[in-house]
Amino acid sequence: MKIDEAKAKFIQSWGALGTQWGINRTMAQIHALLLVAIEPMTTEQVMEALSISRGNANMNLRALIDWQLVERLHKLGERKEYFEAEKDIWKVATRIAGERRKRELQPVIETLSTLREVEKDPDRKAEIKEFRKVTKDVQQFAEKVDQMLDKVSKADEHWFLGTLLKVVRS
Amino acid sequence: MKIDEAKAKFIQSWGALGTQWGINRTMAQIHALLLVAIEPMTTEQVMEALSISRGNANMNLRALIDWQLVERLHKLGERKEYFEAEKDIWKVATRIAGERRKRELQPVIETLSTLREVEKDPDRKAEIKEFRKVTKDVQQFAEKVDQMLDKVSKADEHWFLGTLLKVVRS
DNA sequence: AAAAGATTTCAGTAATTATTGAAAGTTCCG
DNA sequence: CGGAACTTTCAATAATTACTGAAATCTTTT
Repeated sequence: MKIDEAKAKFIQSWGALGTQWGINRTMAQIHALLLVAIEPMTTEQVMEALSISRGNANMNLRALIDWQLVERLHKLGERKEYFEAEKDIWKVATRIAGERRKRELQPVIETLSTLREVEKDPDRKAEIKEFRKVTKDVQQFAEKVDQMLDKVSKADEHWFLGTLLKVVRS
Repeated sequence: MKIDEAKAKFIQSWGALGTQWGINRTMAQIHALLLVAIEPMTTEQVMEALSISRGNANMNLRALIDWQLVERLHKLGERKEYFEAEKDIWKVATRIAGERRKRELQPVIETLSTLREVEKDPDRKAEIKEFRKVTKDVQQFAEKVDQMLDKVSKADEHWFLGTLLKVVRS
């Protein structure tokens, strides 16, 4: 396989994975593009490489920066912005874990805790009991996952590797 | 909060979480509905409760069965099918881990391994070296996650609780 | 075998989500 | 200041994804 074909497949495949995980295709593709780029790229270059509009490139680059997966940088004496991906895959994973925890898991945990205060109703005792049991279980599970993600998002590579190995072996 | 309102919020919230994780809203809502149901429900009851069409209810119930999150059952002397959710949240989590591993991670791992065979090209040595490094890292990471998910998807609750706790503490 | 009860399929349509492109906004420099 | 270089915004549009509903199929009963 030629290098260009391989890069295209990598970008393609990363994009597909993104869509399955609630990240939009273009955002994942730009990330992949920058991951295999040998040096930082401009918005123009990203637009060109992926055949996307300026607006789209701009929005998704900003989103990647927001997720801390990409950094903005400037070359001396140039006004253009350049973009560079975090290439340490362990860092990428921890950043994603941290973001998703903050954006998705925490709101759910909050909602769950409000649901636990359901009113008593003598006519629907069994139903309420069941509801409280399910929400309690879900809440406990969500909190465990939250703690784990928190840990992961703050971990360094050494911790991460060590723990993953331990988990896999145990 | 009244029980009906609480149930509605739970279903709502579970549905929203689903969409963020690449599972369609209705599938997640049906799952939530069955989770808090006190007894198995028919397709008709699901349609009614969520105001959805027969086709939609049928397709998503089938998908849930496929994911092993819901079971089909029959009441004696009745022709209708009833549906019941797996209520053990640990089992739910392991089933989801298993499915996503099979459906999403494994194809990516396969693609990655094909990409590692990129042709040499004396004019683009640095580029190829970089590409091989990135794809190798990603592949190694994906394999670790795959092993972990495999472990999790085969684990029983006891293992799960123990290991998660260990991870959180370490 | 045919009617009744129940489930499945899928083409058409609706809803949602992503993208474009042009206009507005910034920043830098003479 | 004025304008060139670049970035950001966002209403309109396109692409994708999900849902409906009626017809087809399957299954049980008489």
